Amino acid sequence: MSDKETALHSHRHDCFICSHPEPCISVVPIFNHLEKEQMDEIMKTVRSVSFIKGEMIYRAGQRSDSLYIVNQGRIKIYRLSESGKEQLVRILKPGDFTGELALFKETVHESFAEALEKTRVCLIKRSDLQKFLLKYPSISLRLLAEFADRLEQAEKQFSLVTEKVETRLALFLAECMESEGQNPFVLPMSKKDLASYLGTTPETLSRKLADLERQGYIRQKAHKKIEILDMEGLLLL
Amino acid sequence: MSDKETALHSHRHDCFICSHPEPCISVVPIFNHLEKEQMDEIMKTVRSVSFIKGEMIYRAGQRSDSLYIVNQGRIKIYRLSESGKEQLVRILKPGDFTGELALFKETVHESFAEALEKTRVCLIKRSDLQKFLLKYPSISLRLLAEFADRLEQAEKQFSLVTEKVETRLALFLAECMESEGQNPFVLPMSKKDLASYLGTTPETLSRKLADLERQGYIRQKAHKKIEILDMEGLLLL
DNA sequence: CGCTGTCTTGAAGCGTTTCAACACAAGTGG
DNA sequence: CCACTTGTGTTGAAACGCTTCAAGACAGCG
Repeated sequence: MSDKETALHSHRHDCFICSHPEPCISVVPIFNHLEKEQMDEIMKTVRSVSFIKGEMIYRAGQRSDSLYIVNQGRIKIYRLSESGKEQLVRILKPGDFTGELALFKETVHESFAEALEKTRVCLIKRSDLQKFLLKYPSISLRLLAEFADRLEQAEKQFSLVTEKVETRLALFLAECMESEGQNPFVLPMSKKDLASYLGTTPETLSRKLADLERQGYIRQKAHKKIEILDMEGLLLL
Repeated sequence: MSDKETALHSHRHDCFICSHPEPCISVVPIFNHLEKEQMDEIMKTVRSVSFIKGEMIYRAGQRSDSLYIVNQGRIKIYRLSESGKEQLVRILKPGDFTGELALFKETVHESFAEALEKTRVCLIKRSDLQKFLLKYPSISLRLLAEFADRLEQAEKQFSLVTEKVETRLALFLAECMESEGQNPFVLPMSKKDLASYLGTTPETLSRKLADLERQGYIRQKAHKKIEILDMEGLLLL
C-alpha cells in the first residue's frame, strides 16, 4: 500500500524543506515563494516524523511548541466535547498545517490529531519559526492569508448549525464535488466521521443520504463514491 | 449616554493612531508595541469613521479592502444563513477588529457588521497594512497571535454544536462571568442575540434560563443582570 | 406617555437522537 | 485464500428536545 502512495506522488518535485528522498509538497502554501538559500536555512531547523495509520500525532492536554506541516497522508483533527463525543474539526491533506495556536502563546493542545493513513509531517519549532517570520516577513503574509481563510470557513460552518441536517449535508456534498472537480466523487472521510463533522449521528446521516437518493438528488455507489444527479435541487434544500 | 461612555474611558491614554481628541484603545493589541515614529507613520494612513446605534458598517456582498479596528462602542457581526436566519458570529469591543479576510485576497464580505451603540472605528487600507506588515514584521506576529486565538475559539464553539442548549448556555454563562470578573454580571448582548449566538431561538433560551433559575443554578435580575449561584452544578450539565 | 421591539409562557408538531439488531466491508492470522 | 474478528454502515421504533406559532407581559426609547 505504501507503493501506491509513492506512485501517486512520483511526478512531484522533491521536498524543498525536509531532506527526504520522497517527494514533498508540504511547503507549497507557506514557503514556496522563498529563495533557495532561505529555503535551505529553514530546512536545517525542520524535523520530519512519520506515523502509521491510527497513530496519534498529538493529544489534547499535551504541551506543544511546534508547527506540524503535513507532507504525505491525511490527518484527522477532532475534539472531545463535554459529553465525551468526538467532534471532527477538519481533515488535513498534504500542504495543510496544524498546531498554530501553540506558536504564539504557551499553551496545550485542545484537540486530537490522528493519522488516517501512513503520514509524514514536518515539524518546525516555535522559536525557529518566530525567527523566520521576523526575518522573512513574506512568510507571515502567507500564514495570515491561510489563517484568514480558515477563520472565514470556520465562521461559515458555524453559521449553518441552525440548519437542518439535510441542508448541511447537501451543502457539504456540493462543496465536496467542487473541490474534487469531478462528478462521481469519493467522500473524503468515513460516514462516521462525516456525521461527526456535520454535527449529527451516523444513523441520521445514513437516513438522510438514503432520502436524498430516494428523491433523486444523488446516487450512492460503492466505496464511498457519490454522484450528484440534481445539483440545483440539492442546493434548494 | 455618550457622556457615560466618555466617562468610562476617560482614564485611558490618547489614541496612538487616529488623531482624535477622545481616548482610543483600539491600537493596543496589534500596534502598541511600536515606536512613536512608526506609530505616526501608520497614523497618517488611518481613517476614522463613526456610526450611530443600528447603523450598518458593512454588509455581505460589499467589496472590502480595509481592516476595521473598533475604537469605541460595540459591533455585532452576523451572517444570514441559507434559510434567512440571523446567526450571530461575535461581538466586537474596543480593540477588536474585523475585515481580515479581505486583507489577503480580493473578495467580498460574507457577514454583516452593525453598530450596537455609538461606535467609532479606525480604517486601514489593505495596501497600507500590507506595506506595514512587511516593514514591521512584529505587527504580523501580533496579528497571527490574534488570528490563532480566534481560530481556536471558533473551533471550540463549533465542537459544542452537538451539545444540548442547556449545556451551551451554561458554558456561555460561566465564560461570561469569567471575562467580566464579577459575579452578578451583565449579559454582553440582548437575549435575542444570545439565542442566535447559541444557535437556538429566543423562546428556548428564555425557557432554559427559567429552568436554570428554578433549579437554583442562577438568579436573573433586572437589566440583563445574572448571578451564578452554583457554578459547580452549572458546569456539570 | 405611548409606541415598538424584546421577552416570556403555553401547546402542538417536527426533526433528531437513541437503542437495538442486523448487514456489510476491511483487516488479521491461520 | 478463507474464516474470523472488528468496526462501519443501515434500518426500525420509541423517546426526547427543540422549534414554531400565537398571545400576552414587559422594557426601552422617542
